[in-house]
Amino acid sequence: MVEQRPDRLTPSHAPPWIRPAVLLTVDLVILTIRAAELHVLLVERGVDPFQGQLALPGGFLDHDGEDIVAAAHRELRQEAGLDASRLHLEQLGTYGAPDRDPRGRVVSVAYLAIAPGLPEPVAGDDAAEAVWTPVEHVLSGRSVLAFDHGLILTDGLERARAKLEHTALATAFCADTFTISELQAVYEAVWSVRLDQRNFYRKVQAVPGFIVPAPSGSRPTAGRPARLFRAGPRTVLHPPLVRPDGAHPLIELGEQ
Amino acid sequence: MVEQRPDRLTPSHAPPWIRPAVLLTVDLVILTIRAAELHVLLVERGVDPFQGQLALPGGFLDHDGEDIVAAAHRELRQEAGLDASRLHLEQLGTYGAPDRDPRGRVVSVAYLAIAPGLPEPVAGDDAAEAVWTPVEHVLSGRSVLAFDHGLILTDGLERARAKLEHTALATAFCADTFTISELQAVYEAVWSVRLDQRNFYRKVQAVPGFIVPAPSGSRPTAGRPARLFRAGPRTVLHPPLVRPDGAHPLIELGEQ
DNA sequence: CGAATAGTGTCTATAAGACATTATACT
DNA sequence: AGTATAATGTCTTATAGACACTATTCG
Repeated sequence: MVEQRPDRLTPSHAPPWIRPAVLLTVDLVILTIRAAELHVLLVERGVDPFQGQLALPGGFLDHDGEDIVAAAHRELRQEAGLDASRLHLEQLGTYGAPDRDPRGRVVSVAYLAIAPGLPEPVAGDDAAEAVWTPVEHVLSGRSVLAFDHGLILTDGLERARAKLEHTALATAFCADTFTISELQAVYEAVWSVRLDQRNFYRKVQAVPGFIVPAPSGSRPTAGRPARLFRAGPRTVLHPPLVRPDGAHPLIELGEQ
Repeated sequence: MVEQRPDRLTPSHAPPWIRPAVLLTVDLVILTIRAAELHVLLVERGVDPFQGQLALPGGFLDHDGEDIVAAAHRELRQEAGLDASRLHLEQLGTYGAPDRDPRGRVVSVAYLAIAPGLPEPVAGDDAAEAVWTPVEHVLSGRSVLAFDHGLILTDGLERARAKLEHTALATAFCADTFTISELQAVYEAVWSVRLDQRNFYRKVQAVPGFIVPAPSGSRPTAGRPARLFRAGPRTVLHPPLVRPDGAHPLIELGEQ
């Protein structure tokens, strides 16, 4: 347990009768499917700690009374050019190892966001530097993330993988209406497996309230047009869509 | 989004080039089984905000460099008289609504701890005021908790309920060695259901590495002595022990 | 008509749930 | 002997996984 003596950022200058305080940041694991592959939105850091390296989008709380989820919304808009009200957003966890930020004591609350595949990457926005990166690039070590963001991404990934089984999270990867094939592609990308089309159709439609037929017709495609669905009222899946062996973690995450 | 102007606790006195900082607390949801019923450890608050009301054990970070998990360990010892190294402890989530603490901006990182049923309640320790309370008392509204601790407890409960399905968490409620009946009692208490004894035996023993026979013999009991087991090497359960209908949440928790 | 994608049915194997009796130790 | 708890087997039903062909639209 190292007693930090940071030089600039921490408010250790506060009077002694004030309890030790920390700086709070919000970091975002934003996942989407692009070209049938799971991608995460990363930014290239422009300033000093880890300058030039890839990192999760995020930043400090704006003012003393800013709600943490509100800060996540704000960063989503500012750094990713995404509208938080149309995304799935959930808290992932808090990362507060004393030495995780070389500037001093910075505690980060991480959020997991799921975005539908967007027509074009975020560009022209404030989020000039944001780039969709295949998750596989990070997992394989081809891209190394700043701070403990590699760990945060791993945790976010496993969270998403697990929630696909028991919740309707997969629909958050899809546009407002979607086909069953598109939904299957989500499961296949996130779990990195191939699923049997017939069994998938059967199981998905056996879960009451998971997806409901969309009144409108079809969409332009080469081949037989698919029926469209939208997310149903149920967020908890009964029965669950269980991952095949091989898409499971070997140890339980989230300890300590 | 209310701009807070707290009087004493927040470090808004810090110079302007310092970013807004928050005070961090750690709160603990400590669960155990007592008399076949799920209990949570609560403390009666001795100081001003919510004085005299029940609350989760917890407290502020000790010094500027204290690790958050270390603070959870410390509070576990100080407020509950429990040895953190022998417990299951995992992060539950972070609660940071700007108005959750009337003293000002206080963000709390909540932890979920699972303790084996202890021979006697914690007493004589530093934790004079700690009292095991049936979770049902809180859920039914007979006990109302300070701050947003009711919400935190609800989240902790659902976390525990869910993890019983897919992980070996139930063994954390048991002593080092335990019988299958004791393990079943854990599931029944946490899920608030009755399970069939024969099916439970079959399913528990069908999960490789979940529980392994303890070499030692039996224990004093009225009736046929039971075989003893201890937790096996697997923390992830394949196949899972699924909750019966009725022990499931209707909506998914953990949103935002 | 060919290419491309959507949609469907059956069989088999495994798991889940309902159910009652025997076994062992203690008093 | 009686009491209290532990341990076990079978049948039925439901779910999971493997497997290949027909349907519809577009160019």
